[in-house]
Amino acid sequence: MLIKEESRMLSVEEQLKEITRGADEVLREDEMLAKLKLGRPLRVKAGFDPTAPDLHLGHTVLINKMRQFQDLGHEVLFLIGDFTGMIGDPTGKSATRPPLTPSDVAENARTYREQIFKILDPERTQVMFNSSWMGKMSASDLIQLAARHTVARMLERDDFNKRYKTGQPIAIHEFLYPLVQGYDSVAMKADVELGGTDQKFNLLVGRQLQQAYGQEAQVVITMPLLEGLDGTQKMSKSLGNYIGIDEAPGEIFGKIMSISDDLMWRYFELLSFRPLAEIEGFKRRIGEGANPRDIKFLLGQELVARFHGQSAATAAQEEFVARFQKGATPDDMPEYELECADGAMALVLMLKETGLTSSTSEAIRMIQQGAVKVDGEKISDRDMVLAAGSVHVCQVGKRKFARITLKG
RNA sequence: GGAGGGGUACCCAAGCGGUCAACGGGGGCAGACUGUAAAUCUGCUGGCUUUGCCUUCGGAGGUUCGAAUCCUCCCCCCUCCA
Repeated sequence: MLIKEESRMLSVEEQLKEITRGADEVLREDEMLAKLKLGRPLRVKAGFDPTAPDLHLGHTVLINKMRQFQDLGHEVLFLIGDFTGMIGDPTGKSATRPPLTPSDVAENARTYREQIFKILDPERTQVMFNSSWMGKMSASDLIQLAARHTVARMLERDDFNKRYKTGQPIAIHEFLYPLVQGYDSVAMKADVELGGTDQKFNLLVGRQLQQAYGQEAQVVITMPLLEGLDGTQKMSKSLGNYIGIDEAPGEIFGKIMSISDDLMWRYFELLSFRPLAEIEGFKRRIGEGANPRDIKFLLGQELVARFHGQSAATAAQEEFVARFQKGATPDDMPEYELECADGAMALVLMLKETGLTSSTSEAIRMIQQGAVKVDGEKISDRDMVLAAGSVHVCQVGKRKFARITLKG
């Protein structure tokens, strides 16, 4: 997905090749080619949930593809699904979301802009909200929309199908989600829609509805879902297995280092802008005995640099090496001042008060496990008391530090 | 409207009058080791003024020396029939 200046000079066949690269499916390729041949900027739609303004690397798989379209001269329509957000994409789990207020949505949209423009070109991006047309729709409009689709087609969707067959409930409103998402494509006159592979059904509904409303069907491009840090489940905020693009350089770098050596290749494939041939070269080098850690360093560097710049990336790696290979304490750590009741304070209380542990019980467990250090000394005495008027560096585990001033 | 099944700690899931702060698995955390916050192994995984005490098993009452376990009412979820 290397972005080159001369991209705009590519032939349509070459453009198609770029577009196809990394994608799970392009439905249909011949239509994509035909649209490219029109020679006008295409309207490329991608929808996002309004509730999660913290974009993570999983989202960037898609955003990178959007950026690629921009580099090919097309226009990106960044859709914030503030209306569909009220429905919630059917997941089989009945998790009803709390409705968002208009000011919540506005705030989330602002955060989106801040984050996506680290990758996207603002000049070629339109941010849209589907409430702006769905909110005006009357009940009879909605019924007309629903009349464009059939239950049988709806049940083609895998999770509906499974639930229907196994007698699991399907709420009526769950059928509305694909319809509304599909109608968005009609309202936006989308030429292309991008989404994760999990969105395939919804994206295809868009094609059907566009045709029903007399438009040419959009081309659907699905991108693979990125696995989260655990390597099995997809990266998601709610699972906590994600790397946010707004996270601090050290966090991003560290999280990359924490993925398994196997998962690293998946991340290279979907997140790196390096040519595939170069990545194959890395694999060969490891086969010849190179340390996977060093290859992982390269991945961490590239991603930190993308969101924070190269100097931050270099610093993050230096910090990582110092901390975990050489056991150094970090330069900056949270600082706390605690008031002692009678001239001294129990260590377990200090750990709890500063959030280093979530409770005194946990603090005791950590001490028993040898995870607690004060001023670099491992502590084994759970009843340890520190005198007022002193400053201590406390550490729990390898990653949590605090500088604590005891006032008396 | 009728019949039945179920709600247990972050998640799944045992327990069905005391030996239950509650088996087991997942996840998480920690330690060891190491080539990395990979892998592997081990331990921990309610709270507190921590060798003891307090609060938990959908909610509220009750029976009992004693309940997550029995009874009553209520709330919620699911299945089938209408």
